[in-house]
Amino acid sequence: MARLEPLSTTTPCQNCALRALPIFRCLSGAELAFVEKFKIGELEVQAGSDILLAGTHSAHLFTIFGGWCFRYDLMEDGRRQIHSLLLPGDFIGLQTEMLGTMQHSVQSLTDVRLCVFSRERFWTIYESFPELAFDLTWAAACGERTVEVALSNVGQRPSFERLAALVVHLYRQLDGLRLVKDGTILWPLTQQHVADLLGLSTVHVSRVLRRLVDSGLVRLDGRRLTVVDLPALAEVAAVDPEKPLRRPLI
Amino acid sequence: MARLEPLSTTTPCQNCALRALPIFRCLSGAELAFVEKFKIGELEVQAGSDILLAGTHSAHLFTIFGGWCFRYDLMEDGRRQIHSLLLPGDFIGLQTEMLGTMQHSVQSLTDVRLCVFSRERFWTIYESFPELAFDLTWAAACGERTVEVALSNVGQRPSFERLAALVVHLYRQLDGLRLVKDGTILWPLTQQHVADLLGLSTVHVSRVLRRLVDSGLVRLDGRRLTVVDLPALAEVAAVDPEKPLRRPLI
DNA sequence: CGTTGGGTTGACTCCACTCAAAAGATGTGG
DNA sequence: CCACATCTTTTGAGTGGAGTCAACCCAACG
Repeated sequence: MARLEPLSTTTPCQNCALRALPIFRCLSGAELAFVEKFKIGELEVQAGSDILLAGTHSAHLFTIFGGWCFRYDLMEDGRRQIHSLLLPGDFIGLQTEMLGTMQHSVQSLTDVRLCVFSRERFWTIYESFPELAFDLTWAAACGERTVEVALSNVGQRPSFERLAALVVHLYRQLDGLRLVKDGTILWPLTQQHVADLLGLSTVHVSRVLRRLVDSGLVRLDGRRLTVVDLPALAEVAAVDPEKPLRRPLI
Repeated sequence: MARLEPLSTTTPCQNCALRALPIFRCLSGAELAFVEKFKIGELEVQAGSDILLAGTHSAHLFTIFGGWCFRYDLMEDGRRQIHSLLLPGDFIGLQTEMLGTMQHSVQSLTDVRLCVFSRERFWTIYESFPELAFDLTWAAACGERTVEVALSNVGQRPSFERLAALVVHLYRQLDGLRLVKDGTILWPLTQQHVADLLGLSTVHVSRVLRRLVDSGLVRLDGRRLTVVDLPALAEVAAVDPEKPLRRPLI
């Protein structure tokens, strides 16, 4: 399932294309230099690989450089809840450091390229780089907020709104990452993924997704989704404007 | 609504009754001394007070010393999702520091006593007390996990299981805080609160709660709830053992 | 007392689930 | 390149869980 292939060709953090995006906070020269040393290398994983497993203690920490992942819980009887999608710039594995073992699992949704960080040097962040330590707390707070939004979505909205809200949320995130081209985003999610994200059955997702497409608000061909009318979509989703937050990138 | 009354009588952190509990990590002498200085005073708030409001920037940070609170989101049309209950030892207001403003609100469920901390000195934690900074990230990670569990609960379980899981989770938390007496815990939640926690209607909560009591697994008189058979309740709730995590107390 | 907020109960509706079958897709190996 | 298996999506029919609406009870409280 998991195929982790270390790469020889790595990008220096200074030239990181992600870092240039305005949604990310700038790091000082010293911080950048440290991150550079903190980084072990890069990793390429295939779609559908388990990157971290609940109950285990990961040997590494990661930042997504490219591709999509998702965090999820699995219950004994097989029910799965996806907590959130993880996109480029998202940090993976904090729980390992804090809580001893991962409580949830992380899986890749597309082929993914990860930056890999050393766990041994993790503590030195707190000793020597308070700004970076602050950023780690920041990242955790962002992650928490993401799950809160998902909870409100699943708990309060009917299925049509719920799906619309997912699309709007995703679209906005990808827009900040400059991954929207002409209103079109990548849509690597199977209906099973959507069902487990939203707490619906796959059959119902199929119907609601069709209804959404038939409404003309979005178009869907294969693995690409086009948002035809974002304001209208946000309207039916009943989501607030939600100003994009500048966040740290480690 | 909110009545914040500063108190003259404050307990020194060394003698804090909470700190003696085994679920909390021990602080070093130096750390304790700093927390003591970091602390401004104590605050008593009545049940039903808004402690923090979404969209605002709080002047203070808090730790719950006694009583219950809850975090929640409010949608424009009035729908409310409660993300989690906050119990003694829980930290309130991290989001203010990280994300600029609170994204969710916090309200007291019972009369509550809070330890109040200075926001100005917040940054010195990261500069001077890496262990405490680490603990803040830890607290954020714990908070995230709590919401994840709630999301899995709401997204995957039918109402009866969902309610049972809430009771089990709460019981275990309170047990760690030594707030269980003969299998009995405080139950300050109205059915409206439970509905907004679980994503159900109040009418349905009434019915499911009755079904739970009729099943003999729990008893409920007034504002007290007794768990008659915890293993059986955990069984119907389909929750995993979930070993209690030792966590920091600030 | 009357008022108010919380809880209960019944009747009815409907959203979303289950079960089932079949039609595309996608991929694999012979 | 075809045959076959597997995964994904679609569609229909029937069911049931949870919502809505409404009336009513009860306790707390001014």
